[in-house]
Amino acid sequence: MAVCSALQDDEVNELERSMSFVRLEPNDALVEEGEPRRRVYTLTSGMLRLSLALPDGRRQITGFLMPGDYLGLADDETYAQTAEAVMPSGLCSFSVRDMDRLTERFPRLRDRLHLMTRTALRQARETQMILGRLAPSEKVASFLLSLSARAVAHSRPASPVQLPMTRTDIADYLGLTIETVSRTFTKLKTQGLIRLPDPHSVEILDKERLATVAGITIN
Amino acid sequence: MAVCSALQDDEVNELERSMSFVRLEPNDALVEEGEPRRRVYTLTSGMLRLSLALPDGRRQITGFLMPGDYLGLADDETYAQTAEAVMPSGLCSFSVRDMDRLTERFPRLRDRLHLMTRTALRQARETQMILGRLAPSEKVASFLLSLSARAVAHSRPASPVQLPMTRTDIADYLGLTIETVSRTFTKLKTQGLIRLPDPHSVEILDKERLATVAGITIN
DNA sequence: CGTATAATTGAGGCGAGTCAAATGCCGTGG
DNA sequence: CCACGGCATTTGACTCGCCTCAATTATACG
Repeated sequence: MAVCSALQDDEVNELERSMSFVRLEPNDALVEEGEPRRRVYTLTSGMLRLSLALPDGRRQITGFLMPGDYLGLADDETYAQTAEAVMPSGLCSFSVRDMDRLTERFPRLRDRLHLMTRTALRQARETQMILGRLAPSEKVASFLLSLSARAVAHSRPASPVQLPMTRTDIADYLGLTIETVSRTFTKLKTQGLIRLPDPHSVEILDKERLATVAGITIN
Repeated sequence: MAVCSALQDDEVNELERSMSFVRLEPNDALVEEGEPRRRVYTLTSGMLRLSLALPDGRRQITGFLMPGDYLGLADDETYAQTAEAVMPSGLCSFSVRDMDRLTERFPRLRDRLHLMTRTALRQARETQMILGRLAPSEKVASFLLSLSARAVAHSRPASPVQLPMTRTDIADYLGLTIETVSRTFTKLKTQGLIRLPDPHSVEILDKERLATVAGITIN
């Protein structure tokens, strides 16, 4: 578990004593925006989506959590966003009180969480660029490359990329409609940059050109 | 200075000893994206814009800093974004080394910085919603209300709101073009929601309806 | 195998972007 | 003080691409 990588063995043992497990089925909500924050979590398997909602139902997905990611970095008294399972997922959970006590006793754990928060902030700002300034093809291309890179970080193949989330999720993440997402996939396929064996797998055929489309000049 | 509000008087004295001052004229760059991060800053007067740039020149402004805001929350080895002055500005500056030493000695300072980072992360995610899911009028309306609220937090009037940044800055912050920003101001003026005594002042005539346009049902 | 849901594809409209021109503002220098 | 020039802002005309609405096809699940 990633938060533990900053700890020594005996410290990990201590941490594990106040820990409990959660399993989620697809679309199960773990926490809801506005709810009092009583527990924090680390994802051990599966995938979660984090989202904000407007009164009229519009939704923005702010990110997808993958194993090792921590839930609750940004939150204070209440959860700032909703977290739901994209696929069957497992999590470790701690009470906020226990976690506060642990971070106080283990500075390395506290530093690790601060580091993760800063990384999340940089990612959020990269996402602002994607949402505000990239064209649909660029958005989708950079999304695929980002998922591929994260898969590699989890010792999974860079291609084919698994897309456990729906087109609606992708659209709500990239600020597009599902139709535009779908058409963009088709376009990338037609251009020979990707293959779509099925709607939840994307094989990257030409990473270089895909990176060019993403607006990120690689190498 | 806001980072100091967590400290006692003798601690503030200590902090002040390793401090230096910077003055910036409009459009002066303080730090550039990618540059090694040697110093951190707190803004004491004026306004800064934080931005990311693409190779082709497109730009996304990720936020505007106002007095009391800290520069360097998200950054690690290098600055993750460019910071430039929007108007004449003054800053206090510390070497990263000094600051690290100080946060180690004064836990309240470290906690305060962590808290500010988490707040910035929540704001960045709110901004993702604005960029991805709001219509132009909603973007501009929420931008005006946000500036107004921040002005109040600095003991300045809620209206008229001062807009020291250019239309280009606003467009690059909201993911629009300058023409659309300008037309949206004109539309809000025509609807009687705001007045534009000059391009850098906005008088809010009907906060309620402006909030409705922003998609945020207030009260 | 049948049904519900998700994804794709198609047709058409509208609104934000693009290109271009006019106006307004401000600092500079005559 | 006024004239000029550069820049920011506003406004106009038009295009194009994304969204909307609708229908079809594919997929997943019981």
